[in-house]
Amino acid sequence: MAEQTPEILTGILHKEGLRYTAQREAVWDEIRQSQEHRDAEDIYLSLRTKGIQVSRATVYRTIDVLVKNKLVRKMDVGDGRCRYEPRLDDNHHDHMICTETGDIIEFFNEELELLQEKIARKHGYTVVRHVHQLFVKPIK
Amino acid sequence: MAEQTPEILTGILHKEGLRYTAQREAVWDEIRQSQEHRDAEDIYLSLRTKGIQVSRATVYRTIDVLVKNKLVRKMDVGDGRCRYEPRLDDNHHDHMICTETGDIIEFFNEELELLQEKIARKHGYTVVRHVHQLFVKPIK
DNA sequence: TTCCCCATGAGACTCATTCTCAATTGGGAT
DNA sequence: ATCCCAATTGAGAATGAGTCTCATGGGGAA
Repeated sequence: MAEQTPEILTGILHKEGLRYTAQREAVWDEIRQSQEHRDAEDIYLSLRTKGIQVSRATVYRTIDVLVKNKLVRKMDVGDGRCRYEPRLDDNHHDHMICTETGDIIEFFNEELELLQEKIARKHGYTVVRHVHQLFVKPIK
Repeated sequence: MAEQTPEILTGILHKEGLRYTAQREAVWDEIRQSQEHRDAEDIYLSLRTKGIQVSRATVYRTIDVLVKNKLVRKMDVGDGRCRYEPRLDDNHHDHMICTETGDIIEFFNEELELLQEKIARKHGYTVVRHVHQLFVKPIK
């Protein structure tokens, strides 16, 4: 329960020329305080359950701002709903999804990152971003 | 224009206990004869333009069968429409998507494949399948 | 405080994909 | 070759995540 990121949101909203509102704060708090990979509806319902007045539209709009400013990471698992996770310390990683339990495991491998760039360069490109998901199952 | 895969579809339909129909043949032919990465609507419209009677529902249903039997590869680029490509010679590869032109370049790297498996094993898993897309831009 | 906009919410809308169900058809049995 | 019936099809309705609209509400600069 690290109590960091005091005015991170305020700073970003200011930089973007956006206003600070209770809804934006609530959405960011909701995503920030859970380390899970949650979808928008999940976040919306959780806020409503807590009695916080916010609309689906605002949840989506706020998430866009947070993703754009790298406070939140968006991931498309391919099942029709995008998941979001906080990026407090901005530690890049990819995901491994267990096909049996649905568990999502994060991983990072420097060699992999370098290899991707090497491959892109071989074709005359440089990597802007990447999507890398391993659908796995437990050994044995 | 290799004229291979004569009765591939027939065999698969038989194995799956499904009937051979003109629509299923037409959908497979349409995907097979184009090496592009096309979406379902594209395939549907192309068939209709050629005067072939088929419905969207059948296109989607047939694609499911083809994907399940590895005659077709499904890829979700994250823009809301899935793309499909034939897998005639089953040469596995991943994709590089140019963020400026939308071009899709295929690539394969043995080292990368091995590295993924190595990473999964480190966590007690084995890779079932993976999604790997590099969003790139031209150098210079 | 006032005032000007930006932000919000409710619900309509979009759009790919799936579902429904009546009509059609493949293909094994006869 | 014909029958027969479950599988298949098509048209359009339904779904569902995400976006848009626009009237109302509320930051925050002066």
